[in-house]
Amino acid sequence: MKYNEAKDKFIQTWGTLGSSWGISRTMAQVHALLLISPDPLSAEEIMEDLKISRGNANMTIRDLIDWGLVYKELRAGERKEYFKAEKDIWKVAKQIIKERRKREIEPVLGVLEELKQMEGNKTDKKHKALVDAVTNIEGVVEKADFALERAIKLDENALVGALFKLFK
Amino acid sequence: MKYNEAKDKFIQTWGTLGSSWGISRTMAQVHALLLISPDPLSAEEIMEDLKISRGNANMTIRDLIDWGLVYKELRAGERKEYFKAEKDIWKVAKQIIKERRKREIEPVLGVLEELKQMEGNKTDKKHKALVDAVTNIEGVVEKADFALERAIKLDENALVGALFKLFK
DNA sequence: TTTTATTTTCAATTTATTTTGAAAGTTCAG
DNA sequence: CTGAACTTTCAAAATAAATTGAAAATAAAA
Repeated sequence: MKYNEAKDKFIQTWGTLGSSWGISRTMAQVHALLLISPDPLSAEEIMEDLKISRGNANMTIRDLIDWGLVYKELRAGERKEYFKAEKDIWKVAKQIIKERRKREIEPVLGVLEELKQMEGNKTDKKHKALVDAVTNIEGVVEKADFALERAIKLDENALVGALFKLFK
Repeated sequence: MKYNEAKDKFIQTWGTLGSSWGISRTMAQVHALLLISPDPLSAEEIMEDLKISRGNANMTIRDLIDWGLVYKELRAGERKEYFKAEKDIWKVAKQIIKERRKREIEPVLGVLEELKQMEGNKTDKKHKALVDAVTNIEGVVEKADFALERAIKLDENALVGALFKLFK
């Protein structure tokens, strides 16, 4: 496989993965393109490379910036804007999880809290089943939060360990 | 809030969450309905409750069964099939992760392996950036796998601990 | 075997999402 | 100011995804 085929395959694979996880295919593709670009790209270059319209490129880049995955870079004496992606995939993963939690999970947790306050006979089978499901879901969110924290700590410790080895 | 409002809100909230994670809104709603049903439901009941067609109900239920989230129940002397959901949300979460890994992540890992074999000058900036991104992604998948394993073990240990306390 | 209850399939339709592109907006140099 | 270089917006169009419903298939009962 030549570089260009590999590049296209990477972009298309990332796009498919994104779209199966509820991220627009184009957004994932722009992200993929920036991930493998050694240098920042302009909107023009992104449009041309992925064959998308200016409007689409603009909106997609804005979304990626809002998600904290892409940075804008201005060059002295140039009006055009350039964009580069965060290349550390572990940081990217943490950032995506953080954003998805905030945007998609937290509003649900709010609703679940309300639901638990529902009036009515707490010993009714249906009433109880709903409260049980809600409580159970909240518990799993806690477990997931804890697992993430542990994974982050483990990574930080590994980093400290590696640095320590270097300087010992 | 009355039970029926709470029920509807739960179903609609779960549907919205599912659809933002790339699961069809209806599939998530059927799942939600079964999660809070104390007793198994027939296709008829699901259709009526969620106001969906027979075809849609049938396909959605089949998908949920394929995902390992819903079980079919046959009753002696009755032709109709009934469906019930796995109620333990931690099991549900593990099952969803397992399925998504198999269906969506593993094929990507296969492609990434191929991409690393790409021919060409390994010192070329663009070539190197692609290989770096791929390697980096593979590393994060490993971290995620490990974090999940640790979370599962932690949960199992907590269970053993609780049982031990009971019988000590 | 025939009838009846039930499930499954899938082409056609509907609905939701994404994309385009041209006009409006912005910003800065001259 | 004015115009050139660029970015942003958003209604309309295109595309993709979900849904329907009726016909076909299946399977138990008569």
